[in-house]
Amino acid sequence: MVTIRDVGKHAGVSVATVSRYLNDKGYVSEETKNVLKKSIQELGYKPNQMARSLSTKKTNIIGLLVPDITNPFFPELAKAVEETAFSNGYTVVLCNSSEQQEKEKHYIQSLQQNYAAGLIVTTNYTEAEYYRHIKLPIVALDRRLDPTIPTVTTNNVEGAKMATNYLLEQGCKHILCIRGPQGIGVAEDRMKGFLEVVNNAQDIQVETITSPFEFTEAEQKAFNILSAFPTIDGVFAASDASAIGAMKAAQSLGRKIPDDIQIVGFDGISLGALVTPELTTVAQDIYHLGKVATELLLKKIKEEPIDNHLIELPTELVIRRSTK
Amino acid sequence: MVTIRDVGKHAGVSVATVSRYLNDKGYVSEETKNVLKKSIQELGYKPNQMARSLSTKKTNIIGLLVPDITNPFFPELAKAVEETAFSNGYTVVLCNSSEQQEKEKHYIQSLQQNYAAGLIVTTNYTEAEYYRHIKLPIVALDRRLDPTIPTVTTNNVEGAKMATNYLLEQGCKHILCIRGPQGIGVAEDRMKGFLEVVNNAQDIQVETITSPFEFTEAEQKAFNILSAFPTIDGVFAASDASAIGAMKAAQSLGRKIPDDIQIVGFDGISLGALVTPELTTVAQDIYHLGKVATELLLKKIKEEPIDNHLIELPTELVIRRSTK
DNA sequence: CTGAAAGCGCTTACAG
DNA sequence: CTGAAAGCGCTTACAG
Repeated sequence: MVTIRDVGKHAGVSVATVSRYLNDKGYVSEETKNVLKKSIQELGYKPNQMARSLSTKKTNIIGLLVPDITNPFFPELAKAVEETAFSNGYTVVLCNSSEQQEKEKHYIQSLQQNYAAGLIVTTNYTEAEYYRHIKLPIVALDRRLDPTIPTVTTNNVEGAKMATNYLLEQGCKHILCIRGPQGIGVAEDRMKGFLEVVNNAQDIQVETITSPFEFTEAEQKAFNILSAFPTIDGVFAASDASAIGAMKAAQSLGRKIPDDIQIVGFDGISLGALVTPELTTVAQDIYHLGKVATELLLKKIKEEPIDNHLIELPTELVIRRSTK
Repeated sequence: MVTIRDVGKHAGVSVATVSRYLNDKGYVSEETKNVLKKSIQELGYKPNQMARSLSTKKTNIIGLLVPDITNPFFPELAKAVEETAFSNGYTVVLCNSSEQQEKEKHYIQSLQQNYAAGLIVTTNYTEAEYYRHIKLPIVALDRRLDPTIPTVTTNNVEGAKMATNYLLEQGCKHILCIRGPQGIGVAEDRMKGFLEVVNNAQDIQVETITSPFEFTEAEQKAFNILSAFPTIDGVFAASDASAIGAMKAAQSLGRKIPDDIQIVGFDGISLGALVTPELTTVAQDIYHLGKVATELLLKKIKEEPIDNHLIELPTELVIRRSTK
């Protein structure tokens, strides 16, 4: 391995000068700059990150903390984070908490210890309080951890309103809302948007069930409630996964979609286009979400000023076959 | 930050002794072991990986090189790799090549340079020759790179035979095979298994199309060929993605599944259970694949003997609603 | 504008 | 069984 010392020798200068040149810090005369440039090229020198990190206490590693990479929302996000990080010279460590708080904390500790540059968090297991004391640049993605932590999220209230309004426009009179888990910000917001519209409408009957952002439980619960209420003619699900669960439930009860019952989901995962009928949904631009979050984190890392601590990205209503 | 020096001072020994104790290398008397244990606990000492790596030229980082984390096969794999690595004290860096050879090489170089412990490869962009010269422990997952590189893969030939036999047992006479890309090992193997069965059968008519392991192109091509051959009554697709494409094509042509046409896919991604009708498929145990690969890599890293350079995991035929 | 030297926190022959 | 010292490859005051 060729070191900074070799470069210095080759160029006839000290390692200090090479280092200054490499980091563009302090003065280096144009002349020696040119010499160094050549030496570095000829020798094929690459700085040793390890050594650099040991003295600066900084790495180019970004942690991406997700609850479950297997949940279709996260791979898309991971891709965006990875691509943005990569093109800025950063490396991303995949921290899959597997929904365990223990593991999440372990990762956070380890990242701090190993001088990670920053952290993108998409989990809920740990209290905001905990995060406030982390001495790493953090941005929260799709979760509100703490007002002091920059957050990028989708405008969930607006999205839910769009979806609900659309259902009403299509003539739904008896709507089932499959809301997400209590206490989770995005779930609350989507519920809020739904209620806002529905409470201002006339002659609308509403049922509500709670389900995690996942398929199985939603299917089962939807099956029960659809059996109990044959007049339900519309479903607003707070996630595509639960929307698809509801879809299967409706189908197994012999209800035609969208003729007997119309369904709209939330998320815009690609799966929605693959089911039959294709799912109408409030699409978030997941990739963009990840990209913006990473860019925000890079700003924090570089200690650039952040003008906006809460970025809410707009949603789009993608109309497909599960509505009329 | 508390260092090895602090521990030494606290325990009244030199840093060398502390280091020996930490690494369980060289002699340390039982007595001082006990003292050190206490000191370390009291001080809450954690070794600095950076410093350690700088002198050993080894880290606990494993690179996971995938073409596209967004493709449903890989998140499942990533989860397995992450969990196995984590419980063995290793960290995984997500190397998403975004299907670019450039990026792939960049990652490989960077991993070598930063003393990564090892690498799990699931890509095809680069020639085997290239990999042979990498001085990192490598294992290939679901791809055959080079006979010198340990490989773990699914027994694709057997899986394809099972699927094809099943189609024949169900009475299919005119079968469409949607094969995967030329030159890709798993695609060739699945094709081979299919042909083996079909060539030994009587009175079977066969059509073949080629499609990437992906949805859109398969749907389109399937649509064309199903239009041209109304007698096709069975489809063997070399991936679930293309099977689902074929499913949509068949449905939009008004063919009833499984009454008019039976479909079996390959992979066992969870999506298969969400489409309607649910997809019959040859399931690979993706999680297990990732786990075994990681364990194999850890063996290589620790320079333990490897008894088996090609591990082929069995498949399972999961019969659902897309076949009779 | 440049260099000598100390320091980052560890590991590892070597000597005792 | 233990310690002093050199070394891993960088950065960074400090002095010149």
